[in-house]
Amino acid sequence: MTETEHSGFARYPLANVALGLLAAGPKHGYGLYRDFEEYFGSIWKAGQTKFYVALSSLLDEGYLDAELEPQENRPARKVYRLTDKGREEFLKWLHEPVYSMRAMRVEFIAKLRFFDLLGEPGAKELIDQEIALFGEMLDEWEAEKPEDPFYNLVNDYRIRQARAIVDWLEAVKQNL
Amino acid sequence: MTETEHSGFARYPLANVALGLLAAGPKHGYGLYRDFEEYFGSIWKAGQTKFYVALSSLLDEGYLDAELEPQENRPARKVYRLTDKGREEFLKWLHEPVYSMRAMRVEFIAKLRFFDLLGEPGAKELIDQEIALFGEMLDEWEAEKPEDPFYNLVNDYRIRQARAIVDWLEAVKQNL
DNA sequence: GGATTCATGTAAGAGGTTACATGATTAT
DNA sequence: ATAATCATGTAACCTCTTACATGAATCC
Repeated sequence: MTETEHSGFARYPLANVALGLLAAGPKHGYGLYRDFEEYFGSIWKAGQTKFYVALSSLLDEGYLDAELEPQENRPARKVYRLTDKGREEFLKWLHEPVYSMRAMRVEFIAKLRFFDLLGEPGAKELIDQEIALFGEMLDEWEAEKPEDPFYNLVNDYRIRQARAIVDWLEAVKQNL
Repeated sequence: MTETEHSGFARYPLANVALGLLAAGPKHGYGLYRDFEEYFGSIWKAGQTKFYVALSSLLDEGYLDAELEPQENRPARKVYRLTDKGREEFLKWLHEPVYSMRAMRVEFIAKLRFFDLLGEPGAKELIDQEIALFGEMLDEWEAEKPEDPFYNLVNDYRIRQARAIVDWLEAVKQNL
């Protein structure tokens, strides 16, 4: 999924979500978009067209295959199905921690949603990994004592954000 | 500065920084880029080319004007100067609060940097506005009691982030 | 009769990024 | 010698977004 470094979301926002929705079973584009709005609409807006574009590029790249399902009185549905490659990619993404605070807000929360939606095991493990990761970052940042007061400001900001994230992760774990 | 809604940074990342650096006095592109690296390098990376592109589009849009300053043994320097329009735009941006948590991390911190760098008054007022804004958001979010446990997770996440921001803002105010 | 739902895309555009182009001077 | 600094851009590229295209069925 052309990962520049970590996180495919930055570049292909909807790709992994589309894969995940298809992990529950084959479905056509319109239905997937409905699912997307239902399950992710509260944290994520995307136009219908965007969704179709994402699906068709996933098809081109071999993450999906598709079959036309004719209907009476309506345009044929194009039913997508995960290929092995697609399922593998999705599971890899799902179980992989995110490495930035920015990615927490949407990407990590989306992962949690999928664990719940699909009944996939491993949520607790992922949370623990995430806590460990942010814990390490915190240790590093807290060890820095910058002389530059401006940099100190910046450092203090991210320390507080990271602490809030770790606290939240602990709470999520309790609530699992 | 073509603001879609709030925040020019999302669209034209470097434009306001370039304007701000010129608020201290006219300077040529290369010198501005050095300043940028010195004052913002710790929170913000951008290639040199990008900076030149930003400057030349600011020139086209009338926020700057420029004058060639010939040199011996070196290419002529193109010295940029803020126009009235440019200075106005910069000050408007500087004193305007940011409306999202995402914009805090870089854009708001950049504003603080400029208050300090330029000795411009109003930093405390801006911080107070920001505290008020995030306080309102907090009140709203805390009043929500979502039935959907997933949405509750999301809500809890942003509440914690917003609290961390307000705490940080209070600390910054003390340290002013 | 009008709005919403169902159902699919294409193709152009907007915006941002970066590889490339150029070349003298000075510091190591 | 060679690396870094000084000094400036253009033009192609890449990615993403969205305006547009199409049209029947059903709900109010």
